[in-house]
Amino acid sequence: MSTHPLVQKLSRRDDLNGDEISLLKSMLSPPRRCAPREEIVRQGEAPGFSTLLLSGLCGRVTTLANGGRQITQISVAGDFLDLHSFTLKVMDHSVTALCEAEIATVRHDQLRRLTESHPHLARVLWLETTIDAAIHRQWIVSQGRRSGLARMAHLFCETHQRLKAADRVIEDDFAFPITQADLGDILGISTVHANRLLQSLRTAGLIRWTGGIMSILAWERLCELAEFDPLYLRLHKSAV
Amino acid sequence: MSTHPLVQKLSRRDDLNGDEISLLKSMLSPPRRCAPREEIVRQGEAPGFSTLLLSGLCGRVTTLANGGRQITQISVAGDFLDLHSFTLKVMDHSVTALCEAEIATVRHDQLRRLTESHPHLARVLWLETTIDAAIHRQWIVSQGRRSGLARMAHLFCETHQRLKAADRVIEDDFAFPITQADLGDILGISTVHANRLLQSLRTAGLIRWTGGIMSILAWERLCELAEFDPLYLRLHKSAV
DNA sequence: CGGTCGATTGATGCTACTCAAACTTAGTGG
DNA sequence: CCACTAAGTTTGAGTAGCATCAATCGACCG
Repeated sequence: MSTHPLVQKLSRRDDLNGDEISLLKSMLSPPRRCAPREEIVRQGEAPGFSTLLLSGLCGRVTTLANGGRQITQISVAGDFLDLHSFTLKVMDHSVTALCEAEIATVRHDQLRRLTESHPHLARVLWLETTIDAAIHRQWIVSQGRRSGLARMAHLFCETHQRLKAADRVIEDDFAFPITQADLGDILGISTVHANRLLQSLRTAGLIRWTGGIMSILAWERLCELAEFDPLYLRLHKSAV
Repeated sequence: MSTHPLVQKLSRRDDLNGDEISLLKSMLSPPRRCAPREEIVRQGEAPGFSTLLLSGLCGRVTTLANGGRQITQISVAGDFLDLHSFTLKVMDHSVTALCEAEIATVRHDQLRRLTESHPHLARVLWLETTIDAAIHRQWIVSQGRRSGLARMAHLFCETHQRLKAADRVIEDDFAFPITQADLGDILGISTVHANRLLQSLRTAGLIRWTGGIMSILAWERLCELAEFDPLYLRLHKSAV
């Protein structure tokens, strides 16, 4: 099996044949490194290509007039950062590297030809965007009806599972090198409050998080606290 | 131009030819009425068909163990309630009629054949699901970083624009026959607080809402309060 | 006319925000 | 090797927003 992040990711959910795999790979530009905080796609632009994340973490960022900042999605290795711009064209938010990251791009005209010649691949890519939407809905549930603590726990459960699907988790440890300020902007809380919730999770013995490495110490209890059900991530394989 | 809600909706964003329109229409089951609060799709099911809303309002509903209830999306006439189940299969939430509604269904095997024979229609439907995701992201921004009042105002702005695209707005008035409890579950606040925020908007002269009819009295000021930018709804036409 | 549903109002307390300061860590240049 | 700086984390104090509980009111309905 190929070790390319994109193929790795898509193959978790559906079988790709050799033709499809080589076609996907052939469309990708050479990889490029991004510095932390680099804006990879800017609000208001209509790029003409989509960007694939090869390693690191990126986030969709919306900034409000009063300075409020909300991260609406985290992308992990193998995720498209802005596949939706293929159909949506204009970006209504920007995409930023949350830590050092590596990306490659695919031109929209190539994607378009692919969707016309390979309907199965089109459905597989469509599936990726619907999973993004399912994750969005869980975040809405979290922000609307979960307690702060459960919300943070849910984020860690979700990130753990998504990184695991991307083969980036070793014994319940994974790289999570973001700031507490970013964490607050993900959860819709202040940095100070994020810090205090983190301390609760730590003293409860649920997680450890030092040097950018997150360790899940009590997976079962963390899931219970978060009311986490991985169904929405569709981690199992079934033909699309 | 056809007056079918689906065609009306899709044609706002891209041109459909006669062949595509009649194909879409031919796939739809006969319409069916739903009572308020009826569960149209249940959590955990894998329907084998998707449901189109012809009139009324429906919502995606997630219920938590502690009784907390969150509505993660509102659907209006012409929207698919669960198009994502075409690729996602299993429902991780239920879909409920928020008021009297009318629906029709499309079998997934028919959708699949359509996406293989008509790539343009596939992209148009894909676009619909990416717009859903864009709306989700705005809700995340609202719940995370907008004040309660701005959040409610933003919902009304968004709903106004979406219903307008579905030709359901007459002189800034539209049918919005939901309860304040549902409104609270949409915004992630208590019924009591929803009531109080409503009073603020009313006494500020921004809206009127009686007998299930919402009247936007000061569109400009409402948009300003909400920081509403309709870009994400992609209401303009551009080929996909 | 009682019953149910939804809207409204009041009182009380918790959650999380804001402001502000101290502290820790890593990186930089003398 | 040691200031010095900048970025990020941690702590404290006061406060605003919103939840919760509880009661009332109005409209509709059998």
